[in-house]
Amino acid sequence: MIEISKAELEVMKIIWQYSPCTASDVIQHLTEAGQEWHDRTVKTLLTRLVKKRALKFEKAQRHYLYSPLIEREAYQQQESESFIKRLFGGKISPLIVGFAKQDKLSNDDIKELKQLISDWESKNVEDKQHD
Amino acid sequence: MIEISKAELEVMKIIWQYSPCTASDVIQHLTEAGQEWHDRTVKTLLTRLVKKRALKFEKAQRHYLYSPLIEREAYQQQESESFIKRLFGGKISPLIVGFAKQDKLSNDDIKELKQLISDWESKNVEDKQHD
DNA sequence: CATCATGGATTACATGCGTAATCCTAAATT
DNA sequence: AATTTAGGATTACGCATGTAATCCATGATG
Repeated sequence: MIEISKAELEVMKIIWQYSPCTASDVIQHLTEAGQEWHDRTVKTLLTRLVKKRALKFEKAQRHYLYSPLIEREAYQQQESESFIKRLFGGKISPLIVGFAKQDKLSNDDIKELKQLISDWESKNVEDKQHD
Repeated sequence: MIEISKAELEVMKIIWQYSPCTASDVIQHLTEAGQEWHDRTVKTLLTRLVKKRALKFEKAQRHYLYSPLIEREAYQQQESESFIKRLFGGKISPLIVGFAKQDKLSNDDIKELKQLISDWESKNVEDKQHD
């Protein structure tokens, strides 16, 4: 499993959003996003991500065009699972309960949760009929 | 914000569950939990956690009795928020949707989610009456 | 009382990470 | 063609982390 550090993740996010892009594209987008790193720093992160096989690149003239080798959803899923396993023994509901307690749930979150539950339930009914 | 590493977290979990406890208690509980670290390793982690002010200790005869200075719920909450911010821009629903897509939601999870939503909604109605 | 053993304190060491600086090569410019 | 320069490659460096080993003091034991 590929481990992406916090700084590296900021780079991955840019690439997920704008790939394929050159190093200077990444630097520019990071700057716009308020992440003020030195050019060399970003280059280092790109190099490390390539070495880790999180990114690939192809040459376009003098430049490299970087693209993700790991997809955003796959990474999010992998990290979510390991996070929830580590902190909550694998159960997701304590996390959500924690959010609710701190009033961190928005109206939209609730709407999406309700939708999710009804989707899950209809799927689950089908499954039950199959056993 | 106190940063607790992965290895250190395993120690914190034991202490949250069994505190106050001595170094050898921790070692024993870790062993029972299948975490086979050398005694010295566990001791190092305890020392680092004390230095980070995640744990405190008091002397009891020759031994130290360790207890948490950070509570489990507070830590879980802090980490959840920063995780969700980092990976999902602060929105929790994409995380749950991801779980649903991978069929990682159990019947119990759904039951708890429904309960949570109805709690949230009744609270939210009250709040609305107040604006 | 002298020695052993137990447990905390200090030191170790390789690797990863954040944050760059320097080196080098090839393209662009004069 | 020689020189500047932009961008990738290599090197740097201090702190965190995983994973211990060694040192030292004090209580237990013969």
